Amino acid sequence: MRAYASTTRLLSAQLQTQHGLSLNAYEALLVLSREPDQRLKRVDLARRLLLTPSGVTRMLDGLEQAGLVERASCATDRRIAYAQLTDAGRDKLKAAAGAHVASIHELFEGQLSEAEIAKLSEVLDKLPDVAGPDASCGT
Amino acid sequence: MRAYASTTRLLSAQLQTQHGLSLNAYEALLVLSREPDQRLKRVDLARRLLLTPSGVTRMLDGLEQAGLVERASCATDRRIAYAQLTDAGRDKLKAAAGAHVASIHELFEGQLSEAEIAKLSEVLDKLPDVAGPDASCGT
DNA sequence: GGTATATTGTTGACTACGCAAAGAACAGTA
DNA sequence: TACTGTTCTTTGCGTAGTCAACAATATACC
Repeated sequence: MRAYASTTRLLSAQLQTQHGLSLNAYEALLVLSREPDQRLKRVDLARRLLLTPSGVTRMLDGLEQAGLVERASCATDRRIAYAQLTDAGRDKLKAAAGAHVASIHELFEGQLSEAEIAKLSEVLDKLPDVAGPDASCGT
Repeated sequence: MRAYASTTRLLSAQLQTQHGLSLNAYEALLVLSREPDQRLKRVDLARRLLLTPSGVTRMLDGLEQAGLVERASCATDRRIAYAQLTDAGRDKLKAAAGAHVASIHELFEGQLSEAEIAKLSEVLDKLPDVAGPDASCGT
C-alpha cells in the first residue's frame, strides 16, 4: 500500500515537471483519446478515473484553461457537458506518453523478469475491474 | 494504478468512519507499535510512511490531540522529537486492526485463490523496499 | 574554539481531492 | 399537465498532503 503512494507521487511529479500534467490529468487525456469521438461525459470520465464528479470538474478547469480539452454540449440532453479532447490535447498526450512509459519501465527494469511480469499481470487481471464501459449521450 | 487509488480511499474511509483514523494515521500507530520502545523520530516515521516531515508533523498534531501519541524529547539531541505511542494509542490500534484486516480480506475474497495470492506476494516481494530501517536517537 | 555545513522539525502558502448541498434538466406516472 | 424522482454538474467547505523557507541544534574541519 505504501509503495503505491510513493510510486504514484514519483510518476506524477515527473509528468508534472516535464509536461505540466498531473497523473490524473494525463490519464484523463489518455482515456479521452481512446473514445470514438475523443469525448466523454464528465460523469463517465469520473468513473473511469475513479474520481468524484467534483474532482473531474476541477481537473477539467485546468485542462480547459490549458486548451487541452474543450467543453462540448449534448444536443439531446442539456444537462450533459462533454469533455472533448482538442488537437493541442492530443499533441500534449503524445509528447507526454513517451516519457511516462519510459518512467514506468525504469521502475520495473531489473527488478522483475519477463516471466514474473507476465505472472503478475495475469494475477492482477483477475481482480475486479471497477470502472466498466459506459454508453455515450443517451446514457 | 487507478485501482489502488480507489482501494486506498475505500480502506481509508472505513477506518475513518469506524475509528476516526486516516489510513496513514493507522499505519503510523502500527509502525510505532512495532518499535522497541513504541517510539520513533519524526523524520524516521516520515520515511517509513513515505510522507514528508511536514506531513508527519500535521498528522501527529491530530494523533497528539486525540491522545494516541505523545511527544517525547531526546536526551542527547535537542533537535529530536519522538513520536511515542500511548496506551490509548495501543488500544486504538488494537481495536482498529481487526476491522481493517477484515476489510482487506473482503477485498480479495473470492477474487483470487490461495495459490494466486501466494504467487502475487512472491512476485511483489521482489520489488525494492523503499523504506528501510533506521537507527534511533544517535541516527 | 570558531566557522561552514548538515540535520531536525515547524510553518505558510498552495494543490488536489472528497463530501454534501444545490440547481437545472430529464423521465415516468397519475 | 403537474408531480415526483433521478441524473448531471457545479460550488462551498473541509482535509491531507506537498514544497520552500526558516530557526534551532549538531557535526566537521581549520
